[in-house]
Amino acid sequence: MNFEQIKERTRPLVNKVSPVSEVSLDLISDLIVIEDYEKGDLFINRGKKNNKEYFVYEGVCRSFLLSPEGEEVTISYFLEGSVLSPNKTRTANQISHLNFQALTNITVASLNADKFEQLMINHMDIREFGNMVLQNELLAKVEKEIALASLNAKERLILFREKYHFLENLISHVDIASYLGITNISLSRLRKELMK
Amino acid sequence: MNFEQIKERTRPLVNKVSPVSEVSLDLISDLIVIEDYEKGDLFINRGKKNNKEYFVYEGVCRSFLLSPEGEEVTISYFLEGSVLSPNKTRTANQISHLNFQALTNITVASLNADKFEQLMINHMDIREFGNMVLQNELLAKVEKEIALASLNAKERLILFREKYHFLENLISHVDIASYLGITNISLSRLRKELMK
DNA sequence: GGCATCCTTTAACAAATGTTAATGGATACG
DNA sequence: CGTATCCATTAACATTTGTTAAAGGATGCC
Repeated sequence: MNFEQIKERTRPLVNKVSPVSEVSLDLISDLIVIEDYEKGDLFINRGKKNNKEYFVYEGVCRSFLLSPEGEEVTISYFLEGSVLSPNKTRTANQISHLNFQALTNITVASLNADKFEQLMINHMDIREFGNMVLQNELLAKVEKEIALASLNAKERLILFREKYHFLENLISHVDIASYLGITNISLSRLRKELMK
Repeated sequence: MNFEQIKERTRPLVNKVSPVSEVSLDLISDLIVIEDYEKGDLFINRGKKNNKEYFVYEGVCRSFLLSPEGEEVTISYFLEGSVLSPNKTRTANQISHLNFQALTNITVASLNADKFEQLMINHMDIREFGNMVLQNELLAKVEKEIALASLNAKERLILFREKYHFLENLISHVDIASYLGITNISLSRLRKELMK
């Protein structure tokens, strides 16, 4: 992918969050390195160094962690055309505290996080973009928190379907169940019940 | 409270998160305005304008939201000596999307968020401090998310006690229950069971 | 002191969710 | 074609959590 192609893929993705100037788009695109992963690949590992930002060009991925019991808990899904959680929010001292896994074959744009931070410092529109990513991230978390704390499993599944409709036929129900905070058996029961 | 008093109260609070230089501490303290609230007061209202950062000097507060069913869901607790969620993470266009309530009489330091952002841009140590606040905020959220998604209510209560031991005898069990994602009746049952 | 109010506990029952194990269906691979 | 594997579903039963209602306890106020 050449510079122009990268730029044209990045433009809608960035502008959807918060529009930036042509100059800023150039500066961002300059930092981009394309990475491809296959379905199932872990491309960010908990405990390992990571100092990149990511845009999802194609495919779907998830972040997850192990519970105290050693089970995978899906934290978030990231769809095509979205921005991964800002580096600062998923690392401490450049060490990742989350795992990220490709759920389909996936193409991402990666950017050096330190260089991107410098862009944020020096350019108000890029800073605004970064802050909006952050805000959206937090909003999604609060939304999920409320769902987990105040809705029953059936209501959470309905909400999930509104938001991630197509994921249900694309990825493992074990993952979805862990995202919803239930067992995959319960998920199966609820799916049956909601089909009526 | 005079400037020196403010500064000496702020120093340990800031340094606990990420140390800053004496100059930076002066710059931060310069922005501080003291605010006092009484137990039960809402000092940040969802839907209303807020462009401040806050440090909790004395007392305890919580953030909460209404669930779709209209019930209050406690999102987080903030203890004495801690920093409230960064303004950017709890507002959109300067409009708050969370409520914050004093759970005891409380004294907070408030800072203009725009001026504080300028300090973050111009001073690396203050930026580092701000980023650490953000990181801690996110870590706490991920931790709670995992608890809600993978532990049962009893385990969540045990975890809550490890983290907020003294709160249980200080604030309403209705609030705590909503934080744990259960009813206050269940909370009462679990308390009894754990006393054995 | 006595009453009102608010919060917590308890009880009885209903509903939701978990656990274990078995079954069924799809897909890949020899 | 047959088999192994993986995933989703179903069933039966246990456990957890919710709901409704009543009772108990603390606190403040008249």
